[in-house]
Amino acid sequence: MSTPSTPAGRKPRADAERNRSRVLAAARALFQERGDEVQMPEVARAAGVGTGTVYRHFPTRQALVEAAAELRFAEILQFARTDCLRDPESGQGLARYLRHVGQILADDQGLSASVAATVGSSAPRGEILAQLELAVGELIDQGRSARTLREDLAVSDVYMLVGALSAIIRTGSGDWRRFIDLAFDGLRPRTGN
Amino acid sequence: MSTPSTPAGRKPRADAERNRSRVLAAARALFQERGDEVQMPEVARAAGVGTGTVYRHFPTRQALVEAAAELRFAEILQFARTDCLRDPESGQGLARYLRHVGQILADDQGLSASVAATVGSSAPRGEILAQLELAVGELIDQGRSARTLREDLAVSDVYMLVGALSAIIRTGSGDWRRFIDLAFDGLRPRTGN
DNA sequence: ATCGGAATCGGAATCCGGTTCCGGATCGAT
DNA sequence: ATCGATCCGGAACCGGATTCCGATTCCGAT
Repeated sequence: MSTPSTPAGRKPRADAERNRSRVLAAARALFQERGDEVQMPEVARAAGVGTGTVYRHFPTRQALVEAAAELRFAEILQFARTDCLRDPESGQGLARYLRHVGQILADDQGLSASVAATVGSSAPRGEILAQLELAVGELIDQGRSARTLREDLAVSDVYMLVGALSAIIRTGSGDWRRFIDLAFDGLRPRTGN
Repeated sequence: MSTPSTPAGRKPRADAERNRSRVLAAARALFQERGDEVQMPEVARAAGVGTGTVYRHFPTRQALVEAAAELRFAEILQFARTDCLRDPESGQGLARYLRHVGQILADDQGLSASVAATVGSSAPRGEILAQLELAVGELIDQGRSARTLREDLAVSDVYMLVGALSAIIRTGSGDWRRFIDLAFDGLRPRTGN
């Protein structure tokens, strides 16, 4: 999947592996810094390889962007587990999660684009995404138990919100923290319905 | 602004005017049908003109997309006035508005892209956008008076929501009506805090 | 340690789609 | 009907992603 050119079950050559991670590291840094405007030859140069090598490992620009994004998803998963799933009593796990994701998106110019793509597309989700989905499910359950989240909240709802969040952050304008607050409290007056 | 190539205060030639609207009509139809994948030569062909002519009237692809979108904004403004601002008592105007906008976005593949751009960018807003902003402001006031909307809701909040809505619809997946419902009710349980 | 060939590499060439250019056709005031 | 200002069409240009292929490098077998 991630290394689509490896013919079959053959172990990749050592230098190929090395180049792959160099490219990925360079891409990650550049995308974070300048987002979507980064060009393929530029990534190649930064990684110290030719453009052909970049394409050997990532068949398309989009694939490279996604691979770089997956590194971030792994970080987010990590955070969800270590910082949001603790003390289920509070029922604040999902809130912490969304704020953290917002912060990550805001700090990484290139990430929001692929988040939107990932959230929407029905492409076969990778291992990390699947795990993340599980973690979010637990966050929801905790919130329900703690009576801080509505009963009918679903994982897909959170996906939707994250997609929306990334879009808002991408526009640059608007205060994404405000959006999260609105999402929790709703548009109606606080005092009952 | 919309006719940037007209030198100064000189009235455009008749055929030029005709071609302009042909191009716009073709663009509108194609963008609605197939969204962002439509190419400039294709628009030209559909309009029965050369690519040069397209560019004479719309200096850039983006400009054409926006011009096509503005037609839709006008429709939305119309709807806001005739269907949402009626009977302020109900306080349901904003809800009606958002659902209508969602429907329009869902029916027009190309629109959501420019909505995102418009909502975000601080480009000088056109006449229609300004009017729309006013109308939305009134919708908010009505909802506040009717106690169906929170006191601190701002026009910029609604902009943010519309931007989010367009992003969600663009992904194709997910149910945008659900998003609107979530936005109104919030993630917390209905019963009090 | 060396050899042979498969796997990689690098970067020039290709492809694609937006944009620009300019000779020729049209419009419309006189 | 004439003439200059405008406008038209579509070929040429350009930037950036992607493909191709001869040169190079790795690594298992000898």
